[in-house]
Amino acid sequence: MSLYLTLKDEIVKQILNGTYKSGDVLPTEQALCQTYELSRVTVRKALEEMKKEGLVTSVQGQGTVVSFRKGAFTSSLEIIALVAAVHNPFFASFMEHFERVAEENGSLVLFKQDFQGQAFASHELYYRFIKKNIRNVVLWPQTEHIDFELLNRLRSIGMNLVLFDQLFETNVADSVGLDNRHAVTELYGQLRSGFEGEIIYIGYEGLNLPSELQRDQAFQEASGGKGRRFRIPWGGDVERETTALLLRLREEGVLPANLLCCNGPVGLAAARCLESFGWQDIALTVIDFLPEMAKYPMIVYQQPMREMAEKTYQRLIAQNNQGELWLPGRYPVQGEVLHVKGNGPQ
Amino acid sequence: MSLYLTLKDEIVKQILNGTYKSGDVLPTEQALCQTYELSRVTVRKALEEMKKEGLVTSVQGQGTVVSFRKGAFTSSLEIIALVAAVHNPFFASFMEHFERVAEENGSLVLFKQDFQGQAFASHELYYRFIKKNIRNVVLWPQTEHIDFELLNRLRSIGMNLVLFDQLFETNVADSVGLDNRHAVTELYGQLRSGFEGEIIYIGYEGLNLPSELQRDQAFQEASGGKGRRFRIPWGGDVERETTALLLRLREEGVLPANLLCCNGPVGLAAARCLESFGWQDIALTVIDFLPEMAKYPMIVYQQPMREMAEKTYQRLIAQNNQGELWLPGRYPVQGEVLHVKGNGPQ
DNA sequence: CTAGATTTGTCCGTATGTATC
DNA sequence: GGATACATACGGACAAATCTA
Repeated sequence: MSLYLTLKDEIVKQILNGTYKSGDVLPTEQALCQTYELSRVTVRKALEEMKKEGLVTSVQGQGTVVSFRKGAFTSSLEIIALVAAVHNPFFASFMEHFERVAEENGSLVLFKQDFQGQAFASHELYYRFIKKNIRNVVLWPQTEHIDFELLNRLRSIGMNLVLFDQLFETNVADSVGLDNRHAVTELYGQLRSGFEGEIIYIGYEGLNLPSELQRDQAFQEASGGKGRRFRIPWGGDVERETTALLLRLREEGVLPANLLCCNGPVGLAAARCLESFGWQDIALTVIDFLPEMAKYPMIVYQQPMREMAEKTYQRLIAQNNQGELWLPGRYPVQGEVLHVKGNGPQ
Repeated sequence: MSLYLTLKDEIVKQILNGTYKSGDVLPTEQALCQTYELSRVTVRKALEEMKKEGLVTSVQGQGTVVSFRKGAFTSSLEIIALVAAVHNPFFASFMEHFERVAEENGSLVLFKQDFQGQAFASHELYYRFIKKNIRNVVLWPQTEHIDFELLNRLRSIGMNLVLFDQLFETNVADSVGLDNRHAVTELYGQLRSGFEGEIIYIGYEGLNLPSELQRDQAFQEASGGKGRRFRIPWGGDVERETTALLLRLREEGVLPANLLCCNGPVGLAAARCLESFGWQDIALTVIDFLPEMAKYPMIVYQQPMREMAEKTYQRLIAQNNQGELWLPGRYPVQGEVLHVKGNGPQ
């Protein structure tokens, strides 16, 4: 490898591992010449490459500083990296649509399998992206423990980020996700207008993701603060926990009451429960549609996958075009109410 | 201006005016040094700028050649130039939507007023675009006399082009326009199912634009080759010519018959004619909606401006992302049938 | 296939201009 | 004004790739 590329790699490495932080002034060209025993031409060539890639900026009379960008990075949408649990059925559906949208527009989508958020939090992964000049990343955050500092560092050296599925209040990325207020309000309206009896919400305990909090809160608002909410622990066996909760509620006399389930797995577990115990006095509504749901009668709020994919792609376009003028935003999309008849288990 | 930028401008100028054509080998760095009496560093810096912009490519041991690209150019969508007759009401409507779509995604849209196609054919205009590194151009061709050679030369040095409103069979640009077959078929169906009597087509004489040809042909197909077609001369006073034609057809006994008008101005002229002569035995259908049409009863096929704008923008995205892999295409969009009641002239 | 000529790629030392502090 | 640091420019040298005789 040529001298100037070796030097460039050395400096990029130091920027990425924090030796030179965002906003720091690099050693002067003269100093770099002495440190690495290179001529000024070579040092300048290395710096020029980095300037071209937006990693540093130089001002005459002042020095060369590591880029510190609040805004987005003007790059190319040729390659987009998608970091997510690829085998999750919900994400698989999104992935399919997103890939179609991206490829219609000539973008190549690369996936990085994210097993339990390990890739999501991996410094190394993003460092490789930067080195390969991959500047567009779509993330699917499934945990509340997100290293926003890392994301912020990535943004500041020129990575465009879109968070998908959760509407975070953050200044490092655009987020595209379901309009949870709309979803809950629609389902609550369906239950209120079509069925008799109390409406209760079933959610997660100990899950602080925005979508769960927003749904919980929307339910409170829809019910005028009077609706009762019950929770199953996050991280356990959803099927078992849901069944246990419903049996307890039946014993305590809370049931029969109509159910509004916070997501697909909980809703599906509830549907199986109602089916097997023959509780036909309970109406079931769920946010998210899963294929297995076709067997059970319920009302589902279906996420508009194609629209979410388009909006996600559009946010990357916008970040690439707006550059420093970009401001982070939350982009909710609205789905549709689906009445599933239920053709019974096979 | 610095020496290397002056040299660069000089060479770019020669590429654009055809001194060096696409695929030609530039003089060697040594030769340029002698010709312009500059050091090799300076010459190389100028060439490097041009390489960065994709105007030339160089191979060691071989020389520096002027780029010859069949495909699109991978640039940035930060700036898009729109060359069109800005004050035309039809285009103004498109412009409004396009600007909205583009700015939602952070692109800046610049307009270049095109008076009777003069700007459209101006070498100078595009030269300036290239110099300012504006690589995305949307064109509204209103004449059949298009210098596709010029457009091809622009494409080959890295200009992305989208033709709007006409679906050309060309390999230099994507084209986005109305699905004329659908428009004519829909209107023909409306007349056949809702009204008695013959259906005749009114188009232009001597206008070889694709949209006119496609509409004429679609009418032939819809009518099974039996439908009579009449024409007014292109370029004259539409109002007067249309009135004259309709009066002649009445005299000759062709009218009463139901009308399918090729575009907005003709349709509007026909509507006024029917109104003033009180010919209520004639049903009127038109492709394109103009605001003044609200006064007259007619059936209009309305162009989907928002969708056209989105598709046009999407084609630019695709060209920028697909780069050399891009292949030109025709992208038709379908509109909707509008039943205008007509509230009478004020 | 080889040898030599050509052309770009990389690198060095040096000098002057210009913006910033 | 002076010191500092980047921007531009010059001349020279060798390496690597390519073409040609």
